[in-house]
Amino acid sequence: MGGGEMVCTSGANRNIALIDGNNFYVSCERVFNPLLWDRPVVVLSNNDGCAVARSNESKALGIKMGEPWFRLQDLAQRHGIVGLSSNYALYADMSQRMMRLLGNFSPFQEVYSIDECFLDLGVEPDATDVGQMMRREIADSLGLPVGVGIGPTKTLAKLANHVAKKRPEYSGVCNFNTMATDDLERLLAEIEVGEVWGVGPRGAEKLRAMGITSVLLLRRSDSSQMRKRFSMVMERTVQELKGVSCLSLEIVAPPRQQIQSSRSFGQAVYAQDELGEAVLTFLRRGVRRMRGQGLVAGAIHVFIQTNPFRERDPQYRQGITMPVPSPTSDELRLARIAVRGLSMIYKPGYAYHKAGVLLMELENSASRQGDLFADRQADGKSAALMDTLDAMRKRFGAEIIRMAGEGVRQRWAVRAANRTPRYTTRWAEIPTAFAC
DNA sequence: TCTGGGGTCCTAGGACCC
DNA sequence: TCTGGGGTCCTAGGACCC
Repeated sequence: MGGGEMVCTSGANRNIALIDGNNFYVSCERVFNPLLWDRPVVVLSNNDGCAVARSNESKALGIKMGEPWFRLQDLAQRHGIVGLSSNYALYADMSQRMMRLLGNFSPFQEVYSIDECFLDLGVEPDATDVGQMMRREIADSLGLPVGVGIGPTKTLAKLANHVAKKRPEYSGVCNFNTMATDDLERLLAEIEVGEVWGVGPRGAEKLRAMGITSVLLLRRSDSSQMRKRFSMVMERTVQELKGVSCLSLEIVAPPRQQIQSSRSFGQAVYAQDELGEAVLTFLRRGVRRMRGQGLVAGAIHVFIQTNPFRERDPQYRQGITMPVPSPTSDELRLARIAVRGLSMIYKPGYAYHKAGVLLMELENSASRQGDLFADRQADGKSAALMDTLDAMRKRFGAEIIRMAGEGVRQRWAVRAANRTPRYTTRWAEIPTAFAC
């Protein structure tokens, strides 16, 4: 794609829908706990660090996305805000159920994130009604509230979804395709330019400085000019706002390019041995995901860093990318390389706060070209060992067999003070009323 | 005391080559 | 005085997303 020229098509009459869970993590928690229904709730990030999902009541109290939980303590006391540790096993399972139900409305579905998907509804004249049916289906089957936005392009569908959530008069479904141009433009004039998908804080600031404050003004701007002043991405966004489709639905997920596994620590870590425990644990989790997708890694990146928020402490962050001679998904081989990488970047005397492993240069293990110099017998043994490990972990849980270097006490392990039960994925944690 | 994790794509600029 | 130019490849960092 030498010149980076865009391939766009007129989206006229196409009904692209974006369906998205309202306050998804909070809503998942509320399904299983009625005591949360009329209280302000936030779901916290790993380590109970900051708010990553907020109920409407919490938003009304002025809690911002990403706000640190420790700074919300006073507010929480005064208003009885419930702060829940995140429970990804639950959210992932609820997400799968939701996506399966929505997939029944169209064979053309792109699962875009844990709580949203695009559906191509074709030229369906009653797309708004279909949107309402989706809402009823998800509410009846799962107890989750969703919003639906419909438009001729993905960017407009996203925007319509935003309107559906913000303006109660749309009853949860906003369809730009059935609106008169005048009405649509009046609406777009009222929406801040920063709400557009693909326009981040930086872009919004620059646009405002140019006098482009509303979505309508961005839509009316000259897309090739915007390419010169900004980038290809902005040009595409403007085209999409005009109703010219530049982003197609990705029905099948493209293969992963990299897999990252990292965490901040529950408490600071100083020793190389202890950092090694963490690195090996993250590596094992990453490898497990990689093997689940039938991929092998051609390189590993290991990184460690101190806490950037503690500005008065000495800071250090370093990473290193290690090649993997003859790509593999063998946990033990990769572990040796990761530990060697760590030893090359570790410096004593720092209070480390986070570490991580990236599995890179991923390729399909089946289609991979054979390596002339690989030791086939050793490969066979390691493959057999890894298959056994996979089988045991599947049966007894991912953490049942760990590498010796991972340590036992794991002082660095995350905090999760207030995690709810994994209601839908662990027999022992299923609510008794359901286990009949 | 306490501030997330996991992705993608694009661009600029350096290295290198002829 | 005056010091090529154009192409490719790679990488780091920025920006954005949820």
